[in-house]
Amino acid sequence: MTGTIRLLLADDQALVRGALAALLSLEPDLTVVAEVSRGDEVVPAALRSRPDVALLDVEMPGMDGVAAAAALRVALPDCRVLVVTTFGRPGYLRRAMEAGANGFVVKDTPARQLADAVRRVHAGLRVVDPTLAAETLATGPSPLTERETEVLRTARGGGTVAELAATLHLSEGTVRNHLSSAIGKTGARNRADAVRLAESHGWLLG
Amino acid sequence: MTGTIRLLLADDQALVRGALAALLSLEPDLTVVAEVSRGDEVVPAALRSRPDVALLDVEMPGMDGVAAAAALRVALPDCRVLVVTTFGRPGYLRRAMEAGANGFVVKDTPARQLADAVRRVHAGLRVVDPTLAAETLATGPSPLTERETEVLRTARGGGTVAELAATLHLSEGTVRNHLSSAIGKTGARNRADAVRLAESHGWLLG
DNA sequence: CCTTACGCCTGACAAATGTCACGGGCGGAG
DNA sequence: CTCCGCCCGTGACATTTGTCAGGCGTAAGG
Repeated sequence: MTGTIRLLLADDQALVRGALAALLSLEPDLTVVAEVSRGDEVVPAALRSRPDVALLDVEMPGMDGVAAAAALRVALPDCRVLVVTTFGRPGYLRRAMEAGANGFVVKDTPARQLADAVRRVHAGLRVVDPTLAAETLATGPSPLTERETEVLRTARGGGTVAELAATLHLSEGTVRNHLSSAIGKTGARNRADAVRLAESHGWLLG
Repeated sequence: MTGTIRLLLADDQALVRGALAALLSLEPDLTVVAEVSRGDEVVPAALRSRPDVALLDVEMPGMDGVAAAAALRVALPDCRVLVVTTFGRPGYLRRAMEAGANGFVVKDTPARQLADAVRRVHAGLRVVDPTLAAETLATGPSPLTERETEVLRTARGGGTVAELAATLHLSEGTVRNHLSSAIGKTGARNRADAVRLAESHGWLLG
């Protein structure tokens, strides 16, 4: 007899977190042993509560779910990780898998399937939305340079080139070159468009 | 004896919807009688299932939750409406109340309070996050003209002025004037910044 | 070793953007 | 009726943005 599967839930929205706890607690073989609202609380809570599976949201304050997954693999190698996210962005899936996640589920999936996904992950299987997997393969990895990504990430705030240059400690010309390159690589028409596209692909994590 | 409170759930994320159903079904006096994933399915489903309270998300395909709330007030005047949303945007709260919603809850609130919010709304009370209410009063209504709002909304896509003018059937100069005016009113530095700010205030609904 | 890619910078150019002043038409409030 | 605000448009202007061609240094791989 294997006993119950112990779960850790990480999601910044308390209502969703609580609701997921209620949903999963309906299953006799699942027990929620910890809930956290921030990415940087995942590892400490896990060390305390020793979960078998951690369900991590990607968008969280403190530390994103992908980074938390990586940290968790180091701190508790036996703990499986199932990433549960709002946005089915190819880059998220790729990064999550590279970080050692065992499964990736978007919040669009029917509620009934979540418990099964947890069990599969606990059993050592990988769980991935096939549609999203295909899209990820098709999209390929981010074509953006680290610097380009950083510039684009900073440009999300909506500042001028001068401001970007100031916060990044770069020349204005350099910023514009990185932006131009990013615009070209993403196929965007604008800086704003490039930000939009890169974000929708999940290339702006970090 | 009043019997159980019949609920309709509307949220585009199936997992969240199902989880909320599980959470609320734990309460003996609450019953989920309908679930929909689109705004334009709210009224038809409500006509079929006759709920006492409808929990509506704001961001939904087909029709946003605020519009659905307004439609619901016409179709089923006795049905109470509790808006449950991810984003605590002042404009959302304002618009929801104007549309006749009886309560407004953000998904940050603790899960335990949701059932109580439902009961309060069902009892005829208004439920509003006090912090968000204060912020809404402080922010005031949208200073943007209908046209300015529309231009800004179209500008979210990240197109050029020529494209905006084409889709809006306006002169390029007019588009730029509206944008300039919107930038001034929002205190933004950019068109992109104006879009960001207006959206964060909840001024771009529709 | 040589090539390649990246980061950083310069300078210059065309295009897009943001601002301003102005005018006409329309509808509502005083 | 007259004012006012909004909508639509024009034209002109300064600024910002996007693009291109180059140059220099460094690190990684053939």
